[in-house]
Amino acid sequence: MAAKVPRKNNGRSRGATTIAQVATEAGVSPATVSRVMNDRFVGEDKIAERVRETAVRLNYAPSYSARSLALGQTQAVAFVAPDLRNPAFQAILSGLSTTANEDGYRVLIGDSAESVSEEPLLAREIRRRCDALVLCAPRMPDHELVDLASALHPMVLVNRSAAGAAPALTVDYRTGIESLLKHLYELGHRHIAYVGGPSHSMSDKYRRDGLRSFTAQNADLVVTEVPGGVASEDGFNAVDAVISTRATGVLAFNDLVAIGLLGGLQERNIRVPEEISVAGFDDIPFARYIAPPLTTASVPHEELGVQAWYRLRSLIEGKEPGHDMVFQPRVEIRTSTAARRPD
Amino acid sequence: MAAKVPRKNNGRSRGATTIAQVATEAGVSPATVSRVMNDRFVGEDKIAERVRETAVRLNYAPSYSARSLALGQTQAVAFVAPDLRNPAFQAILSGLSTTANEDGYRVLIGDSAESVSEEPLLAREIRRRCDALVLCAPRMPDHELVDLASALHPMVLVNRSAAGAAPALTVDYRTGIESLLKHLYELGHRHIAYVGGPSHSMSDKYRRDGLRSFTAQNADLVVTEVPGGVASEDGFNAVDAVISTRATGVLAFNDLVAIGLLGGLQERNIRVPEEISVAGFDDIPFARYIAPPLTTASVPHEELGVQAWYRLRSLIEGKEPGHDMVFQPRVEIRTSTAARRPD
DNA sequence: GTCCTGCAAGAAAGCGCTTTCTCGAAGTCT
DNA sequence: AGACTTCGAGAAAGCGCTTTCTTGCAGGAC
Repeated sequence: MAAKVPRKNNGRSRGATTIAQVATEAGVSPATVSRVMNDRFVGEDKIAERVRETAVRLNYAPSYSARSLALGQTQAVAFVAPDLRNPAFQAILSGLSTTANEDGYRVLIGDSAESVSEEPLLAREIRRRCDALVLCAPRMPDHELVDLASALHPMVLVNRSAAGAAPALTVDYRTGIESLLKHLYELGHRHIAYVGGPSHSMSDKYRRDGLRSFTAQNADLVVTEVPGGVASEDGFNAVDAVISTRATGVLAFNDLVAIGLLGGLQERNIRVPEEISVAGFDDIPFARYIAPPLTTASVPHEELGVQAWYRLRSLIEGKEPGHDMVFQPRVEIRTSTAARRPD
Repeated sequence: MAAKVPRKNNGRSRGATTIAQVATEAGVSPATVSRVMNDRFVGEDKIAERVRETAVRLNYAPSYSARSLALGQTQAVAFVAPDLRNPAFQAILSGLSTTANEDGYRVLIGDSAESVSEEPLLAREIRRRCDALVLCAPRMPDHELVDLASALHPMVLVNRSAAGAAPALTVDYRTGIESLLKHLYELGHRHIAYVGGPSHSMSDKYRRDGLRSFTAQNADLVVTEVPGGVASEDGFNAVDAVISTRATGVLAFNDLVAIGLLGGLQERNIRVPEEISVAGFDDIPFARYIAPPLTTASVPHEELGVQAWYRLRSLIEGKEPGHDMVFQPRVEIRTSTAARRPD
């Protein structure tokens, strides 16, 4: 019978230097190494120096897994959105990521690929891998959102609120689109088409509310809704429907859709803005560089991401997250909209 | 003196159900619970069933940190790129993320914000948090890249190769831009401007090589280089320089730059393609939807991401990563380029 | 010289899993 | 019927950290 020798390294060999090796090599205990590495060491400078030197020499870096387990936190947060390919979400992600990085946090991404049913599962799964979550879920039913909010704390909602169940950073789509509509109205347009977003999405609902509200106050204005979507392709495909409404102005769910619209209109030799005015929503980075530069409602997406991090950080630290914020879109008038031509 | 009572939960309270609680509640050992949860249980069905039921009832979900520590792997990979706001990188990320998710892996993102010096540090740090890495580092010096490759294994390189130090998925920018140049040449253009990318980036270098190669074979062709960058803004700002070259055609470093160019040209009432032809590179999703639809070289970014995951997975499993791949861009002729007008 | 205080650094427990090892019970073979 | 396998399931070690608890020792007070 073999002597009962303690099994080292669990059979596997993982290569990386461990705190124990550094401790042995430096002639101190692991506790001391840990303290030195975390600037909690209070003893002799010589020891600290020796530990540091040894750590560098052995190319030691603490294991995140072990650290996470011992500390009960991962130094990571997640960002879940329905479509990471949309520049608007990317901008939020970018703001979040950059700011979180400054505090030593990394971000995990989750793309629910527009699948409403998978979203809660994805969110729960990914949340368990990190310390907190930023969720963009424009189409999730309210009750589900509230359930999630309580289960996934700390979490902050973007573009959506959940009756106080979680801090929320929202955009006033309603007022935003109302301003855009007003802009077209003041240019003389009386018949306007709205190429909508995903049905059942809150972001689309708010826009319709805004449209309705303004229309109610202006009896001579007609707004016709046309099915659209979230991507350029959807705008492109909606062109014929838009044309057949005979509207002189179009409001798109977002810039991507507006750009698709522009492409399709151009393909049919319909000039913008001479023959028809087009406006988008979001002000994605190159909305102003396309031809014609797109009139749109500017939303500070990066800032949304930044603020999301601040709230997450407070929550992680057990503090108050700060007030919810409602961002007001700013209308950016460019040349894709113009005065209605006399018939 | 207080009785020496074992300290539970390390003083903190973390709330989540642990495997030990499930074990106690189900009247089995933690080992059994672990086996059941991982489908490695071979005993009586009744026991397995009881464990599963208990797990559900207690809302048990294993701790990723603990699992990672025990297993020595995190089920996560990282994606590091110089600018996550660029749709091309987003597409790669999207392909990577979607495919990795199917295998139960999540992705961590690292945006080096175009900072060449921070890139290796970021890559090393983020790599330690996960099992493997996808790196896009167009501007990193070769020697540094080779160093990284050996330190960060498993890792795959995108848009860049490192002398076999790591699997690489590249794009034949050289041939791609050569084809674009040929296209303009065949349209009768003899003086072409190239709005370049970041200096010292390999992706820009390859493009210049392609340009030079084609120019060398066609004595009547002149290509003038104009400083540019990676974003629409850079293209927009390069417009005056482009105009002053008196070129009749422009090749941009990428679609973003081309779009900026288009915007600037339009602002000066210079018609595209009538007065000047413009081509981009990448074929980002809405290149075809802008006006005029952009002639460009299409690069299958999503596919790059997908292939990156396949290689990463092989590497993680200790298998051969498969051959390096060189993707050939496909010229997409749209209407932003046209025959040169007789002077 | 003794006793106490203070402090530096180590021992060891604990984080929540996985997996090897071990052991007792049930089943098989002659 | 007794010896030998199988096999199911638990005990315990180990993953690599952090942190509490403990101890040994130097210095100060009396």
